[in-house]
Amino acid sequence: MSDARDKSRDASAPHEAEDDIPLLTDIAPDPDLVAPGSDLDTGDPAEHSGATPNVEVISRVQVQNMQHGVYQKLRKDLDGHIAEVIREQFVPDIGAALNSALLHITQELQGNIGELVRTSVEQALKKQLALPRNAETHTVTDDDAGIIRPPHAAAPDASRMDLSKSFEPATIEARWYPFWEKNGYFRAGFDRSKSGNYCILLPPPNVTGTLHMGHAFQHTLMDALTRYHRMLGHNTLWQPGTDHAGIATQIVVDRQLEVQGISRRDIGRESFIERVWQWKETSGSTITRQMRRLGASCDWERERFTMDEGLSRTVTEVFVRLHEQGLIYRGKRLVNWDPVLQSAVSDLEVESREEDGQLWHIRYPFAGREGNVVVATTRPETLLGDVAVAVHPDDERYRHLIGVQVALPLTDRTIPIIADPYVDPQFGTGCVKITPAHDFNDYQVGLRHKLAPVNIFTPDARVNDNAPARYRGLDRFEARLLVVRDLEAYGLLAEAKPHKLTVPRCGRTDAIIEPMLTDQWFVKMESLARRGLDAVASGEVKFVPENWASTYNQWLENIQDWTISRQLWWGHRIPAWYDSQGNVYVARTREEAQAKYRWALGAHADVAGELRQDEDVLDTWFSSALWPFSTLDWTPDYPRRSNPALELYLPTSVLVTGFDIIFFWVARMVMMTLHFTDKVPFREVYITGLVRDAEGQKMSKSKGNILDPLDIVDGITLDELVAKRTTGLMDPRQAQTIENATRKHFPNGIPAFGTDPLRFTFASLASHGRDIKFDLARCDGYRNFCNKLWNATRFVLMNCAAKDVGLDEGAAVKLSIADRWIVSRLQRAEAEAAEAFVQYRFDNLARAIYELVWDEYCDWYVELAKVQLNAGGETEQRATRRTLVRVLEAILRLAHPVIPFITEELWQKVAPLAGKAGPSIMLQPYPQSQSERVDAAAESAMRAMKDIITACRTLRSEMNLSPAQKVPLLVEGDREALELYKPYLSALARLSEVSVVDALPHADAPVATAGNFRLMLQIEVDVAAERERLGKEAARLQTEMAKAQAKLANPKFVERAPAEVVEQEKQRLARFSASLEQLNSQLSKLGT
RNA sequence: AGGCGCGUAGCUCAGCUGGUUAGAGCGCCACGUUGACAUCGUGGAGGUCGUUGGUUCGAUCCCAAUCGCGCCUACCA
Repeated sequence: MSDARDKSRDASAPHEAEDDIPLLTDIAPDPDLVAPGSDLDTGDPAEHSGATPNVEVISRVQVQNMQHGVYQKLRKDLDGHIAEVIREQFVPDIGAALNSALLHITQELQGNIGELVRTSVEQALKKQLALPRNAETHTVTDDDAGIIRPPHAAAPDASRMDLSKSFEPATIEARWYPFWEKNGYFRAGFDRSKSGNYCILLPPPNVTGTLHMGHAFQHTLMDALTRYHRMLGHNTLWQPGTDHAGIATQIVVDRQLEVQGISRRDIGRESFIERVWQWKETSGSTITRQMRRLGASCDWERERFTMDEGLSRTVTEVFVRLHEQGLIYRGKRLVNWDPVLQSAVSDLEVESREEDGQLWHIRYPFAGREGNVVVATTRPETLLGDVAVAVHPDDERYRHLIGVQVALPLTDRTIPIIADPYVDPQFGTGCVKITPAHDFNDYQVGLRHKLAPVNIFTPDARVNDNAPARYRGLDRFEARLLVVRDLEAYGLLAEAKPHKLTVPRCGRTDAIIEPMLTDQWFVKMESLARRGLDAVASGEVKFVPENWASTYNQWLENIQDWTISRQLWWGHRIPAWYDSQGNVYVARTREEAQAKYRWALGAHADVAGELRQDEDVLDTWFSSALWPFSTLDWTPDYPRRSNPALELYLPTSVLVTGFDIIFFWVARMVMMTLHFTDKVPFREVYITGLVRDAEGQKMSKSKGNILDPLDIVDGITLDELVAKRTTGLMDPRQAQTIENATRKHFPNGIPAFGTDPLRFTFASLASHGRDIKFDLARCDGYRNFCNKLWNATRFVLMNCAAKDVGLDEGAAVKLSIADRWIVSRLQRAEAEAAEAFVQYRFDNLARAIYELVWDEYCDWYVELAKVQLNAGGETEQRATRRTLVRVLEAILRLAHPVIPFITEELWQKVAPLAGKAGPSIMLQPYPQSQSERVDAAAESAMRAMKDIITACRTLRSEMNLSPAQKVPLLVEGDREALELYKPYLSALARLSEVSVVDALPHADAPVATAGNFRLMLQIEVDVAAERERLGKEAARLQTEMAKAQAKLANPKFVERAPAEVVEQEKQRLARFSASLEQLNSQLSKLGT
């Protein structure tokens, strides 16, 4: 009793109490986790109260944990007290003593409960707060995002058999990735004797980019595929690399300069490019570091960058050859011009959006006589560049006017009225102004009618000197206002009304695109596209899912020539030189160009220095199109000279990417790779869905719904998340909305899930033909799954470590039906996994693994194994341990491609018990289904046993039996089988005794049917409740029977349905009617 | 204008080349804690498979129409 008094005294001094009351040791803070000098360093709870606002960082799960912890602690204490009391007060009347002691203790402890709970909460808080501040600072800024913590030097010690109580991803991840990479497990294989060669090209992310959910998703799938094939024993290469992303990167550096108040023109081309390289050096490895956090098993030693020397050489070589082949040409053409970027962009980079505008009707007076025609336009300022007015040739209203001259308003020019079928007589007035220099359709009309275009804009879209002085120098939108006002003043504006129109904007800068006549380089696409189409039509390249092939075809069938020159500074410089006359010399080097120049001039004197290189660079996608062979060490000599990488790995196996770059990248790779290597770049293209937010919105910075995959891995507090989402917004006004939405969606921030659960989540969501609404709740489920696997392993290790696990093949083992069943079940899962990989059904893969581990291995086999270990003899126990260990070991290998970290960690401990040796699970063979080990007998026996157990549980539940209460069971059915099941039944259905009978006695107790067995729990029942239950069941059976009978009574069914379906139906009916009969007899007995 | 996809439990999704009582996870309800796991277990509630027609012995599945949602391509003076 004195002990209890001590505690009550200590309650007033909680800190000292820690010595006496061991506080929830499993959630107590690890002193190492508290950053030195942080306010958490102090042990004073008063200071922690300052952390109370952060209470939100504790998740529901943690609260549950704490409650459970407190509960267990109380119980333990209580037990201790009771034992003590009994010892101290050993009196004959032990019952009364116990009662009084209990009462006393309970009262005292209750006084302490508040304190206990508070302290536990505080300690959990300490731990929670300490983690992100210390280990996870990288969640705060982009620069050090994804840093891998210093690797543990040596390979982990497998001799330590104990696992912590629950799955803790962070430490595992930090341990294994460096180990794998350092040991070269990711390296490409070049063993020609191997059976297969497997290669995936990483779609190169922007070199200065950061990892987003889409990457994480696709990388998970690619990594799973790579790891799978590596384990299958193929030569395997996951080829990584980054893209220089011309426009995107240049814009970023432009902005950096802007902040300093300078423009790139101020510092000049040389030093600007210098700066971009610097930026690439500082931020260039961010994304690859982040990829490592996700476990990506790329061969980093082969990492490439599109502007590497080798790849740049390939770009030049390809350009020169295409030019030699007449597939690249230069010309003045109307192109999409971004006036902000002051560069041409390709069709694909233009995004059209519907916006509100106006349609103006303008009078064009006839030259030299009365009257006018009225044209409609959405862009009145382009009037200054008009060269004609067009009408439809068959339009009765205007036919007589064809050839008549009109005075172009606001200018002193007269222009003709022409006839062209392009005009739609129904639209507007039926008259169209023709501005060939600033409209693609008008350009074509101009060509047809040999009308010289009049360019009226400067490169930054101000009115140039081709227009009347009044408008010169005005921005195009200022010019529009003035033109309209002037037209109005002259009475030439007939009408202005609101109009919806699609405005072309640049995908990168959002500037409105202006069609402009400029000199550009183009790739002639027609012949290339033909081959690209053939490759897919012939099945050499397959799309998964197939329907994307039609998207691909549609584009290639209507393809336009590709504008490849960009008026940028960052990119591959075009290998073309000009002499003073403007003649162009395309060559690999300046020297080669000079040689050509000299040759062109005839054997003249030295002309060095007279050539000027083209200022433009190539579209980023030009180098990307070469990625399949440029990264695989292509040289101009290929294929004359042997090249192992190309020979083993091209065509690559599969390209995993989103639909959004089918045109930008996929199609162009097919065309270029075919053209230069005569091989397709990849055999399959797996098009993934898009990762969207929980509401189905596309993730974007401006919407503020971005999720950083590493925040899901490491966790992030609400405040940090809000800060991350609201800094650096284009429009700061959105900050409040975003903050509110974020606080609503993630009231507790994001808990740390770990890489494996995130990967498993991605896999499970990867079904075909559907975008992914990313739901954190699923991560939760899959983290629990990892924990389940973890704990199953703990169980196995506890029971098998240092015991006889049947490693000695000579020792006798006696496999039970449960053992045979789980092995059989494993074979099926292995077959499903193989099929899933072939079909890219990662959702099925995830499901197969999930169900095997949880529903079969944990829920049933482990439970049955407990029985076998308790009740069985030596050979049974040996067999059980052997099965436990071997099946688990296979499961780990089966799951490794999806969840590499946890499986490695666990495998290290399990493998020795299974007789496997090796430094890493990565080097182990992937489990492959062996059909001879599918054991139908065991499966059906197991099914029967499961049915009986489930039926017993249902009965228990319906009879409101307390779970602790053991009851006797009578079973009717196959005696031999039942003898086998008996021990399992007793344990799993909480039966005191199982009696097998030939026929169930007539009694009031409920009877259940399970397959060919009938069961009855021998226990008093509530007659009314039982009658209701039976009544409900009978009603259900009657409807089912009615359905079955109707079916069988239908002559057409009997006639036309396959025999087995009819037979099935008959059996169903028989079953129903037997059950119903049984029920009715039960009911009638209850009634009497 | 053309093309593609989606609509199944409160939520996120499987399923069906047409045939037992349509499944899972999360959420919800009830009960349960003596060591693998409360990140758990057992049981339960919850669905006229968007709507309407058609084909069929039989339709969530095939066909047609329709409604809703999303995307892609092209054009819009």
